[in-house]
Amino acid sequence: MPAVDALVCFALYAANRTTTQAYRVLLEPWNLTYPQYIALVTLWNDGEQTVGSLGEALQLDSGTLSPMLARMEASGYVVRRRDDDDERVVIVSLTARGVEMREELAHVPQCIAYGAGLTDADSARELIDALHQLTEAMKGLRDQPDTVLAALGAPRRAKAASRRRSA
Amino acid sequence: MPAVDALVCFALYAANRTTTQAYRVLLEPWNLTYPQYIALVTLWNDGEQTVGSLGEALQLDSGTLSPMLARMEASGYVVRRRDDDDERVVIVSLTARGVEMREELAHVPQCIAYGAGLTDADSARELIDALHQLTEAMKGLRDQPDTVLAALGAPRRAKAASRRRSA
DNA sequence: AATCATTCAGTTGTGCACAATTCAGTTGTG
DNA sequence: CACAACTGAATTGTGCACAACTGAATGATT
Repeated sequence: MPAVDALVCFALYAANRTTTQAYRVLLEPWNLTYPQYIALVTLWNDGEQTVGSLGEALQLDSGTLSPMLARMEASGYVVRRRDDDDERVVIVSLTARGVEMREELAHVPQCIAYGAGLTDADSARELIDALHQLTEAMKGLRDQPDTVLAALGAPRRAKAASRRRSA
Repeated sequence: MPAVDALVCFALYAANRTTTQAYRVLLEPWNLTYPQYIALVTLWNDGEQTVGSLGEALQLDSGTLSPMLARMEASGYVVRRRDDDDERVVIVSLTARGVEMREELAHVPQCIAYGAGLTDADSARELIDALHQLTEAMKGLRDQPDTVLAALGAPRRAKAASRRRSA
């Protein structure tokens, strides 16, 4: 048991990768990855939408989404078309096959919940809340590192970080 | 707030990425990534070791570690040499510069803990425990998906998954 | 209307993750 | 010893993430 184990962030890092591995096994028959799966979930729930709004939902930028959506289009799950009213915007929609997948994959969240022992909603809620709290705190640190560094009397970084994009 | 937000796994995924982004800002001046940083932490704590044992500690395989260690060697933080007793084994050691980094980067965990509001050890411990529990559960699902699928009466997968490696 | 700034998606380049393969080196067995 | 089985690291190929940049389309301003 290494020392990094004591760090919350390593536990988070390890849990995230193991979870992705579990999804990989479940999604493999459909040639889907976890990021592709959550994109599908979003489309199932919210309907067709632009690359931008999908990126906002998943917190991913076009550098990640463009190639991923191209692969999903190649798999026949979604289609992309330019918006007639604004040619800059690309609208992502589910194909008939993509809609079908919703029922075919209905077992996945159940399987994860059951496998994770998250049968009772309260413990899941607690974990989700803790993760959201951590996420918000880390956003603060990411965007205002100098504030925290100053509070600790630590060496100030040389220059402001490069601009972060909306995603 | 999209529907995927309700999923523990998305919260985990988002928290992990945001945390990595926070580390990126802190580690940028040293040209370090988060995975490289935790490799350094392991070397600081446990001393020089083989690629294999490092992989065991970080749960990463040689496909990830080999190129990463090569980059860290290029940065002058570690050196790699073949073990004289067993030429298959590569031993990774810190350089003098790599050892120095321990003090230079001492502010990083403090900064993360402070920024995350994890000042009290109990709440951190709780979160870590929940993440470990989730990790173990996901390992079970990853390695024995059919058991869970059967319990749910879900469609069995066509074939056994390909063999997992030690990492 | 002509120009300039902004917005949106896509592209390029780097660095993990990870499956699958390769290959040198070691070990076990007859 | 011969040789098959195994081990450890590296390599190859795919798919995220993400910074930086490009280019087309739109909007704002004059």
